[in-house]
Amino acid sequence: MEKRSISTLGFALLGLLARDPRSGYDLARLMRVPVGLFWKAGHSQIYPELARLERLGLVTHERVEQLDRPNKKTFSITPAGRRELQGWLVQPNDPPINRDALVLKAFCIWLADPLAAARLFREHADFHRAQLDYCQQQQDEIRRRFGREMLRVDSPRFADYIATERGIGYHREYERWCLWVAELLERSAGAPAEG
Amino acid sequence: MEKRSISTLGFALLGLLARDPRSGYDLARLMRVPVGLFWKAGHSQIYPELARLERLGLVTHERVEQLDRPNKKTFSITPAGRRELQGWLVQPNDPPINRDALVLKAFCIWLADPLAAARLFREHADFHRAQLDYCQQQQDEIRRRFGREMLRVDSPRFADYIATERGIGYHREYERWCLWVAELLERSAGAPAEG
DNA sequence: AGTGGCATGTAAGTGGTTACATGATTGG
DNA sequence: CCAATCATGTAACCACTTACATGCCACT
Repeated sequence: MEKRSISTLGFALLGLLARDPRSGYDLARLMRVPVGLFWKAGHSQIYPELARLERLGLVTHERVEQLDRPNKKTFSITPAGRRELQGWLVQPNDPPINRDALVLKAFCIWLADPLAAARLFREHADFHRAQLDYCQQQQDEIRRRFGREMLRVDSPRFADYIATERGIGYHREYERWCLWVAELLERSAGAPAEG
Repeated sequence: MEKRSISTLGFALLGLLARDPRSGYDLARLMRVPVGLFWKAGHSQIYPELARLERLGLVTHERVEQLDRPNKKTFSITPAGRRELQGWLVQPNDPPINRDALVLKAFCIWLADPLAAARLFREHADFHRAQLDYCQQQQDEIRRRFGREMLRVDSPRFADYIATERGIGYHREYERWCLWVAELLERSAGAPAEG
């Protein structure tokens, strides 16, 4: 007897297929970017999950012959799949668990060499700045190409818009914190001994 | 042959034991709160990990007889453990993976009923507001009790200070986004049809 | 006698990562 | 001929969650 419940990854795939039919390979690419910004998965997780969704009747596939490239399977969401997804969307989430190794390091930073630690935080600041720029650029692109559609809450563009906005806010705040920590560490290294 | 590499949870435990010797039970409590804000673990993960750290010579324990409560083992970090931890602290992190079900839902929100979705986002706003208040309160307490120590980068209070600051920034930004999304959804439900 | 906190562990299952495995086709 | 991209899968391993299991002690 097949288990009825669907994993979060399953819903992620349904969410992508609700926009367009896709091959497993395409889905894997999309799960790296842009979906990877909030839910990552590799192809070794995706192919089995697609098979499971198909057994549950939530997606179907058809074989597509290609001349210029290897043949592929194109998956589509079924009406049942769409219903499942819509139900999940308005279901309350259980409290999110954060696992952030950098904050854990921050919690132990009193044991580290301040300047080496500052370097680490500056590296992370750079990373989040880059992510921030990417999100900003994506959002600008959406605004430029779909300015009208973007504000219709029943359009995928609206969903893209608010998701990129979260990315912008998240990485901007994270970068701010990293730089703030780095400065405290560096200032203290500059003026070490006191009273 | 015992594997040499230490899991992030292992470092979290070393980080706590570097502050004070603790029992597994105490560590489990601390891993719920306050460490749970950035790295959660249950006792079923902690006890085996402590045993592993001990086999690696990074912690030791002594049996403590108690009259008023069940006996316990008190774990302490060893010099080797402290060295491992200090080395890890300044090691570059691999890019953090974010898994956030709410942002995933946001990415699919165009399929959902706007008002039901708005409710979900307001619930999350409440959650992050509560977390924000908690972090703020913890930081105020640190400032009040350890205002001097808090600014010394080699003090655990400094680590507490910057970790709570991250919590404040994170949850403040998350709350802001949730409320912003909820408003967009509600406004659109108020004025649905357009040209 | 029962509840709740202290205290320590193991077992089973799930979700996710890394590595293994194969093969077509295009372009340099 | 080689590397890169397209394309699809399996296997082994690891981290984490949930459930199982036991027992002491204090308070009501």
